[in-house]
Amino acid sequence: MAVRGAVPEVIWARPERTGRGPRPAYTRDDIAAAAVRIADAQGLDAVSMRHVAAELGCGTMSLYNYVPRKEDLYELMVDAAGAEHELWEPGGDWRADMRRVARQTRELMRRHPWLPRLMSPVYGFSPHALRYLEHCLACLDPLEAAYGTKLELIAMLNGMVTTYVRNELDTAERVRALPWSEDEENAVRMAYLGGRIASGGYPRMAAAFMEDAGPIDLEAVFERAVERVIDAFAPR
Amino acid sequence: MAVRGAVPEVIWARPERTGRGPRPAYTRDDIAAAAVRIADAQGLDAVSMRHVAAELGCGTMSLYNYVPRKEDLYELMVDAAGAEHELWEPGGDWRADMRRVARQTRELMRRHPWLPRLMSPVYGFSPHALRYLEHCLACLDPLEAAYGTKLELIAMLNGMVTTYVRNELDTAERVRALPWSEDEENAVRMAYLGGRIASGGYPRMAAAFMEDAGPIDLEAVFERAVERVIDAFAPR
DNA sequence: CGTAGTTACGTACACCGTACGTAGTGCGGT
DNA sequence: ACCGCACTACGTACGGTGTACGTAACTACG
Repeated sequence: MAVRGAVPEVIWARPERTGRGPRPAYTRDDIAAAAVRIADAQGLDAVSMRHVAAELGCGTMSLYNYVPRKEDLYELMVDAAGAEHELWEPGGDWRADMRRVARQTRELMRRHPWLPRLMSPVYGFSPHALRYLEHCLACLDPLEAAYGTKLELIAMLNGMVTTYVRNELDTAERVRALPWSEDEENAVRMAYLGGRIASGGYPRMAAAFMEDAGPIDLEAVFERAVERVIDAFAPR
Repeated sequence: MAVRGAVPEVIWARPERTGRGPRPAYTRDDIAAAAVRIADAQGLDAVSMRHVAAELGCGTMSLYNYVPRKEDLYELMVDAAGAEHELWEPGGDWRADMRRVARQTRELMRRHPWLPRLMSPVYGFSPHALRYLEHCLACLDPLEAAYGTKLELIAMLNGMVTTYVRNELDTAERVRALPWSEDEENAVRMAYLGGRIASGGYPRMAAAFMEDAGPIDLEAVFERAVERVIDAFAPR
């Protein structure tokens, strides 16, 4: 489609091909895949129109035939990642199914560390996001609750998983832009934090750090959090 | 401090004044306040080194005497916002205190809509963030649990509030960069969503939208979520 | 009192998103 | 069959970004 002017539009409502004119050299999936490849390898900030175009092997401005704004490129990326969600036949135990949903989402985000940063309710209605949402609702069929409650459960679980993975990956992703290593960054921050705690102004934090001397078990923390969210919605 | 080369460093460990040389024209707080003013008025994307410098009334590069990287400017902003957290004497009812914490954080983020986007565990150890964390732990003194559990509670509540407010504000903040209005954006997305649902491919989503015809009560949803998180950590 | 370390800041570079103009291509309507 | 138009492709250009670097003025310490 042409529509060169600035017009409110959802990328999913725009047809990929209109029949008139030369056939496009790439599909939307090609473009999303190229952007995802770059983001996976070099981080989200490396996803520029120029880079994606170069990865595809076309001129920068040709991209704008497929994607009216960079924002829409992000939307394609999120949907492409959502396509990796594996859906299964719900087994009747909604708690088990939700656990599986949470774990799978976490794995997806660890595979694509840029995903948490792009998560937005605005992108929540892309084709694959809709499939995913419908699947979650199907998993929740055995739960006796209003759809409103079920949607709140899904939102809370998804939000928790996103926040969790983001925190887990944040330093690693952030440090890409920095001229020093993640270890150096952590070391210098820990040294500062140690100094603050030693100042005596934060007795409870000091006690907390005394208590948990060893490295924290991320898996266990995640599993506990999932269980807590699920419990919060279980009847009784 | 000079340190022109790229050296790992925490902004809070760097002294504001070293004695030698002309006295700086601004304090760190001046700079943070200027950046916050711009972000509040024009959105986070308007916070550029040039804009902030202009707001202060100095040359762009002078800012780099106070803040080695833009990243650190963000850190100052988050800390400045954290300074607005009002701390109180914990009243002995940790559930009530945590409710108050959650509501206050939400209000803070609605006052500074850019805050959710900047929330990061990396910024979690700024001076005011430390005060806030210690205060939360103090509120949790009556709760009989390990400090590890208390920290998990605080993280989950904070994360939930952040996610919630972000979702609430996302379209509004995003639409600043778009050449059309928030209403147009919403209208066009709702039209698309309506079409998808009408397609019959998502029966449960269709049922969900049938159920909740009216506009959702954001306050009630938030309060329910807070209560659920608190309940998830309450003994028994 | 000299000098080293600081502040101030203009210039310059590489990169970004994207508006716009132009050329070529192939389907739809006549 | 063919004309015209809607489309694809893409180079150029503009206004913006973060920040490396060079230079000049200033002040506290040895």
